Amino acid sequence: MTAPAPEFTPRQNEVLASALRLVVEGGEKALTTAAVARAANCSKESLYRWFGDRDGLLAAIVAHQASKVRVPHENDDQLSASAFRERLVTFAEDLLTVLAGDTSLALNRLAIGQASREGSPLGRLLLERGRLRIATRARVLLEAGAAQGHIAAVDATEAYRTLYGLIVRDAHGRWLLGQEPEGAEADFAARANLSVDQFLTLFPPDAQNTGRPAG
Amino acid sequence: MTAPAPEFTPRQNEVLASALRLVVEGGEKALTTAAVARAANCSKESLYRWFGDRDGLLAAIVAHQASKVRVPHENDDQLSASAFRERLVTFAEDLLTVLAGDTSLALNRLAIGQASREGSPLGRLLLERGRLRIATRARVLLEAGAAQGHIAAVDATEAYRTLYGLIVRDAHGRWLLGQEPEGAEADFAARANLSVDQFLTLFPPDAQNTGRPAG
DNA sequence: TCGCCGCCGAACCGTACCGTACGGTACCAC
DNA sequence: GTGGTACCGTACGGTACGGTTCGGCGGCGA
Repeated sequence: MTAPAPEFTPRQNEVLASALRLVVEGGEKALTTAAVARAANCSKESLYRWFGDRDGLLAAIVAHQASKVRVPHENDDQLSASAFRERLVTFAEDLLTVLAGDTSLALNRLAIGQASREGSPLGRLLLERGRLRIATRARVLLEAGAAQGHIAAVDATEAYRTLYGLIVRDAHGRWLLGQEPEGAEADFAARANLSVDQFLTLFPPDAQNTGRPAG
Repeated sequence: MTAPAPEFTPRQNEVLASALRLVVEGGEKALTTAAVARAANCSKESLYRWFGDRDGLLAAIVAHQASKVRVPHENDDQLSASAFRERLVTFAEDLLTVLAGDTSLALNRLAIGQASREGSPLGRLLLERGRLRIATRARVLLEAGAAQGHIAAVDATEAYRTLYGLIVRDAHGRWLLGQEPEGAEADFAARANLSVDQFLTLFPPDAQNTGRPAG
């Protein structure tokens, strides 16, 4: 692999952080080049020299935030069944916390709002640098669990998507539309526990199938 | 209830259909008042007289489309287990078909892109007139199934959300970001069958719990 | 000390779009 | 015929924003 990817200078990262704050607070409409320059105490000239374009600035914001996504590169071998389950619960809770966060919601709204354009580079960026990383983290965990006989996952991707559905359900969609997490839905720990229980019910260690009852 | 809700005159519905086509094809950016007037062969003056405002036009588009959502008001009593299961599969396939459709994606993108504003009236509109209706349709079905002992659903809303998660998983989010359904994911019938199987596994008729294994 | 470079702040330009105003037309009531 | 209403098409004002240009300033090497 290459060096730890400077990608942007410290000053540029500073500007991108300011821009991110703007878009988190006011949505895309608030992200004018003049506003970014004012908030970051820099000139529009520098913005255009560094990022080339408004779209380039948007892409840089997404890339900047994605670069902060760190996968806890932990050792998944030699896990007991209970430790494996605990890892799944932690993943579930982390996932809900991230998806409900202001930053994630703002960037997803930004990319989705622009996804009508052909190509939709922002959406692709978010998929590849955000969701894909999270999915990969979960998949290696699931594959390790399957290798050690804790679950019967024939296809890690399929299993991951089921896990995701049980954890998130329709909550992300509602949050994206402006609904706030309320009541029991805000208890991410409880939700994480329940969804992992359901997942382990669907993929029991001894079964050969993928949750489909025999018959 | 009131009369079948004229809500808009035929001419206005015609204009709204044109506007909907515009937003489906080109996203929100393509939906300028001038473009709507040109596409619908009407004057901007009429647009503003009828809908008051550009935001009013957006809301009218959503309301117009939502009014076309028809819940098949069918009789859910006296269903055999297999007929109940068939109803669930039909619901699942309908849900996937709707969510993957151009119109649904365009309107969801529109509302999500505007959801940063406080209040987010479009998001609320979509939640109340779109998702809530679909959820209600599923809930009455699930309650009927529970009453007849086909599933063990203590809370219809909880059960519905689990069903939704098993059906949709992370597909809707990926579609919203511009990814196309491809491969096995495009086979909605197969997906519907699998997810209903999983749902029935989690909510078996004889069990008393909500999918959590005893212990 | 001098010139070069990167950057800031501000002014500027062209354009796109919202909202309104106005002239012209078809239709209806009387 | 006459007035009224609803509508179309277009032109216009005002504004906001993306992108460019310019003057000035501090730092830095020679």
